Amino acid sequence: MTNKDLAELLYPNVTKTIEDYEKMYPERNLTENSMVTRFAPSPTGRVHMGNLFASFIPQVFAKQSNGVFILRIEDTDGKRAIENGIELILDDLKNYNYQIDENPIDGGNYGPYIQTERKEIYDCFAKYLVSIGRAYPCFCSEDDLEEMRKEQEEKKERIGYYGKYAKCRNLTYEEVKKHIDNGDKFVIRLKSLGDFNKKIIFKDLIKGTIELPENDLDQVLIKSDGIPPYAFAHVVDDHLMRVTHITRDDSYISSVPYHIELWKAFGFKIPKYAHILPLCIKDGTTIRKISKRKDPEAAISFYHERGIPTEAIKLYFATLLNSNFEEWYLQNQDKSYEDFTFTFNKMSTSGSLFDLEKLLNISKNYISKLTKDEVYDNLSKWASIYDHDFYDLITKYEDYTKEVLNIEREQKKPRKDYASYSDIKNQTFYMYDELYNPKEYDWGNITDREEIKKILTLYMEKYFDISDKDIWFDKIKKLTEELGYSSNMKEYKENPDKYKGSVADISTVIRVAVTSKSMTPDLYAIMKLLGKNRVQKRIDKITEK
RNA sequence: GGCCAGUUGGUGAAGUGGCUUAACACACUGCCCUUUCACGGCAGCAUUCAUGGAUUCGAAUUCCAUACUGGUCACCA
Repeated sequence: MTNKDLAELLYPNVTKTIEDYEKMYPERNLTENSMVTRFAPSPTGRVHMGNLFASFIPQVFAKQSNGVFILRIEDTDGKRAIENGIELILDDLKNYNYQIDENPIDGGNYGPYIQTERKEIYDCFAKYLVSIGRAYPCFCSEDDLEEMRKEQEEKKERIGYYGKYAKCRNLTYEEVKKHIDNGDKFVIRLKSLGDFNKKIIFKDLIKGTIELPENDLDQVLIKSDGIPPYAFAHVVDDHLMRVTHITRDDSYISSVPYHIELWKAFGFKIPKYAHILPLCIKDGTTIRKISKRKDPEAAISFYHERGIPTEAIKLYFATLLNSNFEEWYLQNQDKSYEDFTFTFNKMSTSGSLFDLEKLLNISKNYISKLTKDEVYDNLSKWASIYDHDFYDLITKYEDYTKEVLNIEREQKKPRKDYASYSDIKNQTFYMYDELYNPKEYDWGNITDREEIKKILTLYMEKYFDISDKDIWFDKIKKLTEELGYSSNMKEYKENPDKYKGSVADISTVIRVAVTSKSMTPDLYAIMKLLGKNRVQKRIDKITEK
């Protein structure tokens, strides 16, 4: 009996051949440098920062090379899948404007994109390996394997199903048939030709040349439930989907020799591998891979709630991805990260620490460069979900809010007050009567109540003028002089004893009376927007007390 | 335990044998600008690249050993 007969015995219903599938999924018609990449998560929940970063990479490379980016769902482990897992992942990725050319929901010509829907394809490929003598059925039970493991541990030998421990490797056709007729469960295993004492050398796009021992383990190709584990599935899928560049977590690196053996067994062209380092986080003194369960800041909802722009997060990813990006971006402020050419060899070979501080800084710069309309739109989108009261307020006063947001914006050196949209309310509350209800005033140098009243009363009676910024400040200077303060800061600093105080003190009093805060953006812009009546009311509140 | 990788300031890092008395950015500190704050400008912040040894006229960069960190050794991905 031949291997072909064995293949027929195991897979009597598989009639298609690999050639049939190759015809169904032909080579893609792309230019030579175009990359076909993919992100292949398990549907175990919402995307977190680690995933988002991991998917950013293949997406960027596909896009910048006019290639194809695929989302494939690896749900071969039924135990871990959750309901709606696929929709949630796709939603999250689309929220970041990732261009996903092929995915389970919108489809594509190289699907299905869900592994459990590809069972008949895997069967065909497994049947092929059996038919050429590179795979065989294994009827060992979990107990058998456990026993084997114990023996290996005792003898201090390598653990695994290989060499003399691969009991089912030499089963005869008759023995197999007896098991099958019996209805015994089985897995399909690779008949490995590797030698653990020999080395295999391969080139990783990020880590460079790596030398590892060959695989000699008869790994499981098809589980007893008929579904393949990751390794076999990814080879079949990436080949049929014509993936050119496999980006994946660096923890796979030690199984590359096995994967290469698989590619070679089929005789397929091996795609390029790029093993990426995970995002890390500092946990006390140790640095470890970011974890969905332990780290609240790993959840992307954390950033959404705070109102950190998705663009800022992508900019941060870009700086982590290629260390030379940051400098380039600094010199090309008007450009998008998509105009930058990312390369694999500029990627870090050690895990990068996720730094919220840095993210916030990038976000601050990003928001500062937006126009008032853009900020307003983003703010309103954010507030409509996370702050309904504020949303109602800014919607009611849309044009006014835009002007508030425009204070010292849309100029060469815009203010960088907001790192996130949730910062805005706390920093602009005094621009809204509905939010302005000061309990305390943060007075500066002048604390004498009567003096404050005197300054404010005189100001409103004689010097208030918001027709023009220069005039406005000239009047404040006049007020300053009339009260015996210095209107010239240089002079005041040279002879502070000659005066009661300076124009800075007077300005502060007005500023605090109007906003309750001693630190604000341009006071003139604030007063201009508030208008005389509201300024008068706020000042009355203090002078009348 | 076997195998693999990594180790440059508080942080992300540049750096591939002389241009490095280690770039750039974040953070921090000080000064300047300034009606406050912010912005901006300037300056400071690793004499040293985990440790020890070797090669070399010359090493963060090459080699060897040690230490530490991470990964991996499933019918999980």
